[in-house]
Amino acid sequence: MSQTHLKIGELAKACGVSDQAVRLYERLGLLKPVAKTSKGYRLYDAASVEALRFIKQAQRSGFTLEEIGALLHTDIRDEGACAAVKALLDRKLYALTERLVELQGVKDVLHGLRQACDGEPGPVCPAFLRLCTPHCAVPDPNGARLLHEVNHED
Amino acid sequence: MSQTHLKIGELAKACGVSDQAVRLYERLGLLKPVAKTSKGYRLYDAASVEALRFIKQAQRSGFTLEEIGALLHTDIRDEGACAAVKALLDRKLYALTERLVELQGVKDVLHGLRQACDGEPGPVCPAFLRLCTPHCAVPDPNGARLLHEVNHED
DNA sequence: CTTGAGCTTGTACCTGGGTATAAGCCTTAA
DNA sequence: TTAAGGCTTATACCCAGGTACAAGCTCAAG
Repeated sequence: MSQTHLKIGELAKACGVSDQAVRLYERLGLLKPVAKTSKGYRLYDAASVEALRFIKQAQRSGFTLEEIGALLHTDIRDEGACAAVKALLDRKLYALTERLVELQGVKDVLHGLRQACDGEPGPVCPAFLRLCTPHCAVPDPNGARLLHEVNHED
Repeated sequence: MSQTHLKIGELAKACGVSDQAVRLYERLGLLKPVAKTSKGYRLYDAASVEALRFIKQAQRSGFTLEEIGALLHTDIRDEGACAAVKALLDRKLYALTERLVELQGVKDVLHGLRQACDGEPGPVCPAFLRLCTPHCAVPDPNGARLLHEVNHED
């Protein structure tokens, strides 16, 4: 009985998530413990670690938990379901490609701004701040639930 | 008195956002109307359109509204604030670069999966589904507030 | 055997970024 | 002039994806 079994805390730590998150994923149907002890402790194995890492990776990649669940739930011998997975992959690939293009564009823009920022030590800093100047509002302590700590230098 | 002024609905429509979102941005200090009518109607101009589009673009690029607010609030003639902006840009550039690399990796992985999906019309579909098989949980109608409609084919 | 860390379930709350609704005033076209 | 639609404020709610806390059970080290 080699100790391949992990308890929830060990699994969580191994994957850099909280134990509560792991239980959440289970409730959402994403990751089931491989067993439970007689006292109800969840037990996981090395494949669970892989699976959880996959979940986090997929999540970072723009899949929602619901989509990940759909992927994980696909009945492998169901042609139609398999087709649905393919369709999902295609959609995600497309979205990912678009996003890559957009982010690359933004990166270029930011890079340009950053350069401009360095280039001119005059009174007016980056070009794009011209955009803001007539538009930025006061921090409005009234309804501003957010932005509370942004410029706390009064 | 050329009609350069827009009312909130016109601005919103021009930028593909809701009027409520525009008011939200105002409360958060991101976008102030250039004027108000005697009856309290918000008025905007062409630069507001640019600004709002900038906000949306920055948002899509991974800036939070809070960060956008910080950018917009920077006092242009304050050296320190300007430095803060530079730092923010640097951080975002870095994050963006990392994210680009990660997404590209994911894209490659998905692409591979998609190929595998097509390649083998056997009983076992994409390789990565092996990950799931021992782990995917039942849809657990108990606590599952999400995933409610995922596989409604019982 | 006790004590503290770790596990259980359950419920409540949080954050970001909104949307929905209400109650009422304004504007405009018919 | 009146009715529709747009605007105002204010408050409530929604969603995803968690976190926090409570009350109680369990395990392991000293």
